[in-house]
Amino acid sequence: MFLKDYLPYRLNLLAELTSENTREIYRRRHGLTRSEWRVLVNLAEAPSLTATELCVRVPAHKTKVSRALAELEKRGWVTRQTDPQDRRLSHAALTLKGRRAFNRIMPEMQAATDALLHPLSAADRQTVHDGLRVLERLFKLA
Amino acid sequence: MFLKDYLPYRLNLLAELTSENTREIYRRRHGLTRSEWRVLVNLAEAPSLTATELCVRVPAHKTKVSRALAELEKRGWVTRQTDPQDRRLSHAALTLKGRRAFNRIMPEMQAATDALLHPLSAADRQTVHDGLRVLERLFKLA
DNA sequence: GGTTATTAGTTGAAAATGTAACCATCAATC
DNA sequence: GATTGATGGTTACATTTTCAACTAATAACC
Repeated sequence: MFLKDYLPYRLNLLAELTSENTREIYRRRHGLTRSEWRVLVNLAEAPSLTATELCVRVPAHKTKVSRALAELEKRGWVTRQTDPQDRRLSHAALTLKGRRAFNRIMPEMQAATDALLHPLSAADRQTVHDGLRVLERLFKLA
Repeated sequence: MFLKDYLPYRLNLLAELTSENTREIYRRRHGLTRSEWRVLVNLAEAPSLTATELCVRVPAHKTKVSRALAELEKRGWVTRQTDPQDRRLSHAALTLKGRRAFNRIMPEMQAATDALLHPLSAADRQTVHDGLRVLERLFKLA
């Protein structure tokens, strides 16, 4: 067995390396934790999500999501509304302020990622995409 | 921009999901933190490594590596020797006991991963490999 | 050869995360 | 319609990680 062929290691290593140069953006420039950022991004793509739905999408343990939502709410970036049908559920959604914040941060993140991937040819990008797609199907994500 | 097409997100998600079912093994069954496990694995593949070399390979911040090494040394799985040429450097290596521990844990990890990837055809595996390889080249890892 | 800058690694305090226990609500069963 | 069990979400406490400051050793420069 060689570590360099061990899939979890390879994925973790690559995930770590790609995240490295974007982490600084949400963390230092915008004071968000990784969980908060991931929750924010997910909320930006859906009209509203419950904590449990976020757990699946982020993905993260419910305590992480709970705390991330609490912090984002405190900032006024997120509002929550308990479901009238099932009062255990709480639907979280971005406020206008949260949407603006996202619109400010996302392009910075995108630019950093674009710069990182810039050296790749279109064919290379496709190869990467195909490889990830296989795994996503395996995990029923796609 | 769609989150599902955003590379860092995709990589992180997949890394997270693949790690999920192996974490229990090193964590609960063998009482290792993720950092300790990753340091252990890397040391299993090289006769000896300095903390800085481990930082690159793991990859992790030096404080994580420092603490992981301290713990592994305390368990008697790792020994360290300061370099006589440059006495700032400390070369870490597995002890026999550490090697035995690795030989006990690794097959469990491998089995869990194999089970996970079992549904994939040979062609799918190749596709995954090719995709990751492109990124590894980008990061000068391969 | 003395001063300054770098580099390897450690440590303490603060922040984030994981674990388990918890509360509130709903569903199922009797 | 009371009891039991399951589910959504939060909280308290322990562990881990991060950040910044630090020591010790080497390198660079005058």
